[in-house]
Amino acid sequence: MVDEMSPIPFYVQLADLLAKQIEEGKLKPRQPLPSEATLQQEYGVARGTVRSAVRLLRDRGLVVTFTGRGTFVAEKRP
Amino acid sequence: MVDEMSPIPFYVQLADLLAKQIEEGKLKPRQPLPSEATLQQEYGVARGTVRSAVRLLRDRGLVVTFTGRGTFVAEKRP
DNA sequence: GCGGATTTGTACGTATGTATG
DNA sequence: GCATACATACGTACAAATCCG
Repeated sequence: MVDEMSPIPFYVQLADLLAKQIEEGKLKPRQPLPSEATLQQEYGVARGTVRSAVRLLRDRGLVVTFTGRGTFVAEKRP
Repeated sequence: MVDEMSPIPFYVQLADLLAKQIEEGKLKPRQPLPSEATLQQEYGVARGTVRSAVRLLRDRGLVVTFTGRGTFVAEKRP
């Protein structure tokens, strides 16, 4: 769950949690992230918050998203 | 863009800009306005500012808004 | 090919918190 | 105190793309 008391926005906290899982290899390249609906339930936040978090990861190049398919861990860059 | 130096609030400036486009026929009856997100980017203001501007136009009867669909130029009144 | 389910995309409604003048 | 402006966060609704039986 995200920390209600932290001054850090939920969507930033969530992005950091997901980024950590990617960096630790718990989520591997080409592997799908949980769907927005799943993340929403798992972390107890609204869908918009999930989308903000994933947008951050996308901006950092950590994930790629396809409409109707999902969001996947990006390939490592050479 | 809105004028930073003007004493007129951003949202009033923006409402006037949009009203002018409607009156000049650049935006025609039943035609959708740009989304709040688009106006936000185009005019370099926050969403709340866009919403304040659109609320003014709605109060003047120039536009009608539908949740999840958008804001449209109102039909001419007989 | 079709219909339904899933997933992401877009759009608006509302509330709250912070900061500034 | 009040109005303006921005950011965050919740919700609803519907569209678009994809997947599967």
